[in-house]
Amino acid sequence: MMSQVGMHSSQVWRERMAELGLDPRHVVLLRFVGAEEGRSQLALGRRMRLPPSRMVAFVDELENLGMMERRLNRDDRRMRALYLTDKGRQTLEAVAKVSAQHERQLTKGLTRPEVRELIRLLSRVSEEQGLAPGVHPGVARPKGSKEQG
Amino acid sequence: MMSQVGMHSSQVWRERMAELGLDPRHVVLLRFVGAEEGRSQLALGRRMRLPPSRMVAFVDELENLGMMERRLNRDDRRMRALYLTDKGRQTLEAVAKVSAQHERQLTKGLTRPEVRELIRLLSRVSEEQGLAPGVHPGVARPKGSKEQG
DNA sequence: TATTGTTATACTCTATAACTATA
DNA sequence: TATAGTTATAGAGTATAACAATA
Repeated sequence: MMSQVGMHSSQVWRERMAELGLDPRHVVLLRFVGAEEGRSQLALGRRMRLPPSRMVAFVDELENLGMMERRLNRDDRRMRALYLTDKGRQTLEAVAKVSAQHERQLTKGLTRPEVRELIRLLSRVSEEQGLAPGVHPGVARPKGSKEQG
Repeated sequence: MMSQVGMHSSQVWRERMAELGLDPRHVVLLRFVGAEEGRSQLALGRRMRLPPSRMVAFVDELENLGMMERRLNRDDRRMRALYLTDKGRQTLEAVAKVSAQHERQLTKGLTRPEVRELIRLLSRVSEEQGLAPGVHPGVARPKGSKEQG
């Protein structure tokens, strides 16, 4: 039931993101870059547990969408530092807005105290299961990939 | 958060099933066949929203595992009626047992009343979202596929 | 002609490994 | 020699369409 509701939530969220022209992994990458602009492609890739070749493709896509840009680093000319464009920042804001709407829509059948209680219970489960807050398992990780130490 | 916990639940469950040598979709197919033995491959496929060519592969796999068998239909010799073997039935029981364990493990940080409350809240959300009880979205459906009317 | 199940094929997504350009 | 990023390539997994047997 947990996974049923969770899966539904993911699906609906994915559809909302698609309306913004984004794949879930685009959103993750946008957030990572937004959190630490100027990091190198490979550094971000390691953090997101994506191999370098995948990073190339995702960054290309977001660059084509005009949301992100590669900048050259004078000190080490091999590196591409990643930055959000204005459009990228606006998109992130839109993402936040849509995500909040999504949450309200999801819990529209519950009263405020019930929502708080639900969050409390899920937090407890999450904590008990050793899940890191804010780190969404699997969004950026396909089937066969394995955890890295 | 909902989808985070849900995704985690799915992942752990998937690992438990892998210990039984099963892919999640094998489990779904086993359940469908167990629920209505003797149906044709195509009929089951339509119900699971799988194209015929995928059904061939999945049934092959479960047949190779000795959990399912195709039987010929004298009336219409094009059809293959699907049945569980004894091993298939035993496996389904094992699946039920492991799933129950999984549920207990997942909620081990909660008291009994809290678990009941969590189920109540999730049920409410599920109902409000129009989810059919017992039908797990996406387990048998990959990325690009679309709902059929 | 239509339908059941199978096989062939082409497409997408992926990770690995070769490669380039710097260091 | 090592590293950042790119490109080439091969492997899963998939859906569509051609196909054979039967109706």
